[in-house]
Amino acid sequence: MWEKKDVQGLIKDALARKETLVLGASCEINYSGRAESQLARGDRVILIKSDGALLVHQPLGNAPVNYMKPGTAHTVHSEKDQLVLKSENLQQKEFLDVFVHAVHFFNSHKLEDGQKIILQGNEADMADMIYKQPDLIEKGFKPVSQEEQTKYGYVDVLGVDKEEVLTVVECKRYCADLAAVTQLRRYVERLMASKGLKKVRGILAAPKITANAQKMLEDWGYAFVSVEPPKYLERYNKSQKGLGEF
Amino acid sequence: MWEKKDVQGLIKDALARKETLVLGASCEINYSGRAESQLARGDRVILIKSDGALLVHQPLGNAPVNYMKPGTAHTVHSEKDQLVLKSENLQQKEFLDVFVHAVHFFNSHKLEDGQKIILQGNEADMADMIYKQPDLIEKGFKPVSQEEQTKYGYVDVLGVDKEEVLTVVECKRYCADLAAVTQLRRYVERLMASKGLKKVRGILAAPKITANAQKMLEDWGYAFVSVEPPKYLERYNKSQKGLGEF
DNA sequence: GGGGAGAGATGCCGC
DNA sequence: GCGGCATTTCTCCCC
Repeated sequence: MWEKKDVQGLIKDALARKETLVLGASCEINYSGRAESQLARGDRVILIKSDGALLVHQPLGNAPVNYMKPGTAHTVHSEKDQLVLKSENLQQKEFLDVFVHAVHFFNSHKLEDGQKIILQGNEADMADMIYKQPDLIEKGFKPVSQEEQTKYGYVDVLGVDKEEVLTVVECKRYCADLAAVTQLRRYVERLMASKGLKKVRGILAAPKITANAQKMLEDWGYAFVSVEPPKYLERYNKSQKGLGEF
Repeated sequence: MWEKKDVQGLIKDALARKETLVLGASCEINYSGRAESQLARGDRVILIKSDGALLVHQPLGNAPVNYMKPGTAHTVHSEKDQLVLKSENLQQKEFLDVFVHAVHFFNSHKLEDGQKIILQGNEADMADMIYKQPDLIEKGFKPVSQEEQTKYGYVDVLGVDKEEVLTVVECKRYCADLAAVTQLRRYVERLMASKGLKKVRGILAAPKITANAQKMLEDWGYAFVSVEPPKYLERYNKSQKGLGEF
C-alpha cells in the first residue's frame, strides 16, 4: 500500500525531473477554465507529461474525463491528511485541483520519443487519389493544377467537367452530412462570386451520404459520388480475401 | 529493470482480471482500420481499460497518438525475443499491434468509479441563460416555449423580436466562424420554408466572431450579439477581482 | 497568432 | 441503429 506522504515526495521529484508520471488513485477533481466541472470521489488514472499536459482517465471510456493542456504547472502539497495536486495554466487561465484520498499505484520515468506517426488514408490522400484517377468522379472530369487549387481557398479538388464547366469536389472520408453539403455550397458560391461565373458545379465525394444531405444536395443542384478513402479497412479486407481463397 | 517475460504474464493476468493496466515501454506501433498508421520505436505510455479501450501516449502533447475503442480484445505473446501486444476490434474491423522492445514500468489495478462528471458552462447552459435573460440578445426579444423549439429541429433559442418577427438564435461558446454562420443560415431557411414565412431573423450569439464570418453574416442580413458563456473563466475572474480589492 | 478545416475525431441525445 | 451537433473539442497548415 502506498503512503500518501511518500507519494507526495515521489510526485514532487518526478515533476522536478520532468519525468512522465502515472498515478492510480481514488480522488475528487474540480476544474475551472473555459467551463467548470466537479467530479466526486472515484478511482482514476492520472497521467502527467514532461510538457505539463495532464490527463485524467476513468476506468471506462475512450476520452479523458478531465485534462489540462501542455504548458500547465503542477504542484503537490498536503492538506488535512489529504494529498492535493494543483494544476494551473495561467496563459489559458485554467485551474484543476485533484484531491487524493488513496493511492493505488504510482510510476514515473524519463521517456524519450522523437518519432512522428505516419498516417495514411486521410482526406488529403483521398483528394490525391482523385487527382490521379479523375474517372472516380466521372468520365471526362479533369482536375486543374494544384497551385490553382490553393489560390481559391480550401477546395479539395478543383477541375472542369467534360463540357469545361468549373467543378468543385469536396471530399469526406466518412458518411457525408448536412454540414458537408453546406460547406460545398459555400465553396461553389465563393467561386462563382470571385470568378464572376454563372454556373459552377459542386460534387460531394464520400463513401456514403445521409438521406437529408442527399435531399439538400439535390435542392441545390449538386451531385454525390460514392468514393472510398484509400487504405480504408485494408487489413480487414486482406484477411477476408485470404479466407475467401480457401 | 523489467523482464519482458515477466511482464507478459503480468499483462495476461491483468487482462484476464479486467484490471486497468499501465505500461511504460519502448515500442513500435502499427494500426489498420479506418486508416493506417505506423509509428517507429520510441518511449510511450500505454493504458488499457477494463472495457477494452486502449490509449497510447507519447511523452508530449494532449492527444493519444494511437488508440482503440472500448470493446477491443487484447492478447500478448512473445515473438523473437519481443513482447507483442495485439489488439483487435472485430465490430469496427480495426487492428493495432504493439511491438515492445523494453519495459520501463508496469502497473495494474482494479479501479472502481461510478461517478459522472458534472460540467457547467456548455452551449445548452448558454441557451438557458438567454432564455432567462432575453435582454442579452436585445431589448424586446421574447423566447418562445421550449417545446416549440424542438419541433423545428435543433435551434438553440427560438423567439420573436419586439416587432413580433420570428428570430433564430444560434449560440457558440467560442469565437464564431464561417461554419457557425452557415449553420444559422440553414436554420433560418428551414424555418422560412416550413412556416411559409418571408422574413425570419437570424442572430449569432457568441463571445467573438471572426472578420470573415462577420462579413458573411452581414451579407445574409443576420446579426451578431456578443454573449459570454456562463461559468467562463470563473475562478480566474474571481482571483482577479480579489487582487483588485487591494 | 488568427483563421479555416480535418479528425482513425468522440460523445450525447434524439427519433 | 442513424442523424444531427457540441466538444474545456484538438491538431495541423497556412497566411
